[in-house]
Amino acid sequence: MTRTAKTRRRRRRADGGYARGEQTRRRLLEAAIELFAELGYERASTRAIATHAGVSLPALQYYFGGKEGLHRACAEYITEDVRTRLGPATDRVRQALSRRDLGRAELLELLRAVVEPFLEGLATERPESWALFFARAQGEHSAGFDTIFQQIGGRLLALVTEIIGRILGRPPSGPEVAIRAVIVVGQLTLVRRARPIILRALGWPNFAGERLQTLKEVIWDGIASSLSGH
Amino acid sequence: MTRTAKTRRRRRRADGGYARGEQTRRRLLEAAIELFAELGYERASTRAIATHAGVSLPALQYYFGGKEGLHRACAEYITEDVRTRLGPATDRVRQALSRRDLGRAELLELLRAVVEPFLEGLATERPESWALFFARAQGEHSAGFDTIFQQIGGRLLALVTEIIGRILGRPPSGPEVAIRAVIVVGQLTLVRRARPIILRALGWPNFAGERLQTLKEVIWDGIASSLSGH
DNA sequence: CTAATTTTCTATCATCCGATAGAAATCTGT
DNA sequence: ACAGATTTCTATCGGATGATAGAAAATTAG
Repeated sequence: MTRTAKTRRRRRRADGGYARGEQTRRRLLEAAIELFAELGYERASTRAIATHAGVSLPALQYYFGGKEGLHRACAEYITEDVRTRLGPATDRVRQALSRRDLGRAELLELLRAVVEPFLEGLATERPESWALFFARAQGEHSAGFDTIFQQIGGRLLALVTEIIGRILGRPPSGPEVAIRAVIVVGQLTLVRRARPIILRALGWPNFAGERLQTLKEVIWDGIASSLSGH
Repeated sequence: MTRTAKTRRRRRRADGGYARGEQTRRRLLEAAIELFAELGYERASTRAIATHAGVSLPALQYYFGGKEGLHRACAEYITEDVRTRLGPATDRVRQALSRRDLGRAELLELLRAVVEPFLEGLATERPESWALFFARAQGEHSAGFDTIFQQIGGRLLALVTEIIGRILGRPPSGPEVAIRAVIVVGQLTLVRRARPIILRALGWPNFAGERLQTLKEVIWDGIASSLSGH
């Protein structure tokens, strides 16, 4: 409680026009994502972020209220983008699940439709730093960040849990289903987290083209097999 | 390069007796593991560590040369303990692998003998903080830490890779085998990293007793299945 | 053009951090 | 008990960090 517990709220903005400053805000956001991803929350100093963005230091406080606010804004920015890119596919799957007479093969296909885009995104995410930002933030337990994170992870997990539950013919709340679901989703995030290890083990430089295809096939094969046995 | 690149080496010690100070060293080490695990490297200040250990601040520099040295010492301390507790089992497996005529069932049993103790350790590691320390350190890319980490992870991965390669009848360097091996080992670490998520999804308070048994069974069942279905 | 508002900048604060100096206290072997 | 080495302490340094004050510049509306 020694800290400045002044719970500073974000500055009011965007009532009038003044579209000029929107650009600095954007620059700051992108520089922050990059540096948070590369260095982590603590090591990425506000000065380095401001310099990297080509703006002056106080702009950071002006637009985001402080470092923590900036970090939260980064998370929201990425979350929003991921949602718009993955949302449609998952919505389609969710709708398809309303049919109660789906066979095992169809359910597996739906699972694949959820899993593959996510995996592909994690392996090749356009700005290299996005998924990395998440990986960092998750490990750092940034204040109130889990809430935002779960908007993506939680939805995905819920969807995967339902599909696996129906494949196994068990209640989604039971241990078998829940554990398997977490493992499946966790496997996908591994592609990001253990990326250097995987690449080194394989002697690959990256996950481009043919290699991404192989990666997806092997991982999917493992998932499908683990849900078929017994 | 602005930093004090004085590459300070550890103080000489332990030539004579002077066993009195060994206790402070130990206290410092244990307090550091706890705080590094709870707060991460940056947030765990040297002052907090010293206070928590009940010693004065300069003792930290005296015994470990600095914060970084202390962190490295923590990693070595944990690594050593894990090795002594897991080493015998893996050595036995390694030796059993010298036989070339092992059947699928036998190979699976060997894999299980490697995987289960590791999983159990990750789920219930005595001082709650040890595995957490690793999780943090891995994400933080502490300087030269990967080397130490790989003394455990690397050996385990190599062993798992060989077993899976023989089960699948493929060269251990190929993509199928290497990817699967990383996934299997990664699944185990998930138990630590995603621990709160798993517990919440299951409505469990912890991984004690019967629940640990269930966890092990479900995870192992998934691994075994994924290696059986062609 | 002018007044009101928004945005940016320079300079500075207060604090925390890791590290060190150097004296004081403690321990060990003889 | 004594000399020499080791361990611990108080006080302080230099530097980096996040944040702010307040003037200056830029932008918009009337």
